[in-house]
Amino acid sequence: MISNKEIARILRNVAVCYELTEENPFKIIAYNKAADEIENLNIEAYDLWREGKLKKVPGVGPSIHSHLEEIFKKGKSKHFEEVFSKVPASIFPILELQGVGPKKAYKLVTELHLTNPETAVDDLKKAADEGKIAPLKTFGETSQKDILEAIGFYKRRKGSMQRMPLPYAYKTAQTLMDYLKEIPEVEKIETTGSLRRMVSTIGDIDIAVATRNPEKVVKHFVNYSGKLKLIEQGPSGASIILNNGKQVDLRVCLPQTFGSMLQYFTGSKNHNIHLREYALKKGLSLSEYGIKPLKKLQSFKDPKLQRYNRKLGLYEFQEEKDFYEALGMEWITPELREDRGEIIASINHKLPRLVTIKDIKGDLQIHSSYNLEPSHDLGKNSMEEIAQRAKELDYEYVAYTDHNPGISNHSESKINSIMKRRFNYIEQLKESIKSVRILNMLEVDIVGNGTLSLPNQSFDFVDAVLVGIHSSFEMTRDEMTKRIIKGLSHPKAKILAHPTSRIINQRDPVDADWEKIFKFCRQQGKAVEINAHPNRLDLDSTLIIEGKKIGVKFSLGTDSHDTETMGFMHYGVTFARKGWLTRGDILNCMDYNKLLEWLHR
DNA sequence: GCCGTTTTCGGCCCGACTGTTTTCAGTCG
Repeated sequence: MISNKEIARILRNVAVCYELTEENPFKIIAYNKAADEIENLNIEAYDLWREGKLKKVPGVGPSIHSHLEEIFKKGKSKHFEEVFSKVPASIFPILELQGVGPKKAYKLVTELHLTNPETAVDDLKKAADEGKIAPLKTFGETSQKDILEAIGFYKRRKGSMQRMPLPYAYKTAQTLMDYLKEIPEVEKIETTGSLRRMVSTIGDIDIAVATRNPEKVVKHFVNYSGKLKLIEQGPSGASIILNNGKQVDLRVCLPQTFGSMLQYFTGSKNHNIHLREYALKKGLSLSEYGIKPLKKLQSFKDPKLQRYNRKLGLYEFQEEKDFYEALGMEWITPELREDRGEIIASINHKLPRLVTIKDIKGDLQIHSSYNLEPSHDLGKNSMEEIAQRAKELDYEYVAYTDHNPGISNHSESKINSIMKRRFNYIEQLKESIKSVRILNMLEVDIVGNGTLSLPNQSFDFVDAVLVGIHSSFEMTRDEMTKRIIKGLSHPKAKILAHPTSRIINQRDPVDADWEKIFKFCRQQGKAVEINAHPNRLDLDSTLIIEGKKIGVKFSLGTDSHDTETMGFMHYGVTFARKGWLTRGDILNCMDYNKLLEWLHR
């Protein structure tokens, strides 16, 4: 089956060919838009097509649909093959290079005779090393040097360069922002881009600054001691590469336009495109500088919302909230700005009241140091210390969810006795700890064939269990789906822990039919976890949205192995918010009695 | 090539920076 990413790549390549063959420019935009839409789908385009729903994807009209249909049926499209045949195949690898687009790639490939797509990048490097790029028309010494650098960057990226996990990006940004704030000219400062939207992994760090002295702020920024390399610098911003290889983009503006600047650079790209399309219908043109009426002066409902800049002919916004309100919309929290229906919801004033960290009444995945000779790692802190920390976090309750005792090195009766001992210990603890309510739970492996690695009798010694996959990640979708559903079928299995079992930058999510699993969970009263650990962040927001549509309950857990990481709950909340969840969708927003009732159902 | 609660035809998001140029094309976000 062809992946969405692969389809998007093909559509973008078609757009590149059209650009080189000077097709209608809007046709090129159309192909790129269709590629964006398909790449951002949270369901396989192939599956949509089989269900006859592919036509409903925005940007996929009759023409693109028919070509894709041909690809799904025959593996290729005659029309696309023809289009590709008009352009040398070597341009596509070259296009991967920073700063090289279709026009430059075409020129390089034809003039330097780079005929082999497999070796095109290496051949290009050789040509650059020999000084053959600089003499080409519209190129020069600088371009040649830039291309060599881009090739170096491309090779490193192919190797180990990865997107940053959210907390790493957050910390890097904080350090840099502290540095920027050293000069008094920085009046306001915020992260923008994917970091402000709290996407699970971050490519570049984006920062916006409000200042009356842009020049000084930009200068201060490019003098940062952690800078490896300057990419570009201008009056309204600059970009640098840090010593750790990560790119940072800075944008500066006057305080009176900070609101529109923040809005613009927070994105996402698709959010902004659709916001602009909506504004345009109202005769308004949006930019990072404000809102410009296209024809005669439009008067906004509340004149206090903005100031009019006569010289530029636009309304300026100090606050982002006012920018959205001037368009007749509610302010949209950055987590939702992924173009998943938030614009319409905002126009209709129907944005959900999203869950916040204050709504969380307990943590539903924590590993203690209580030694039940588990199959996986123990936690570092005792049950008492965990309870103490839960109290500090102002929780009403906390769940101990240690891994089940190992089944390979223990007999069933031995496991039962370990579990009984643990049960008694926790019962005692409940007597001595009154500040926090305690849930006696366990995280149990779903082994390859779908059975749980805990003897049936041992289930008597817990309130409920989380079940999860910790081995045999490579299975077909059907097998994996059956395995997960079978694992969840035990009456005491109430929560599916870290559902896709992905580990960011290390392990891909498992392949399963989530629609089927979510439907099972809704019918059988099971919850799916949003694992707040920053290396997992699992489920991802796209799947949370799917689950919510089906009506599944969610459970937030930090998967902590020490009391320190219990503080990561806010990442879980962030993901719940990105998934449009409200209090009512989440188990740990219930009070203790309600939750216990739910678990014992 | 796509799209529509002002349109089934006539529009399509907006601006910054760089290098190679003498006013702009290409690329990026």
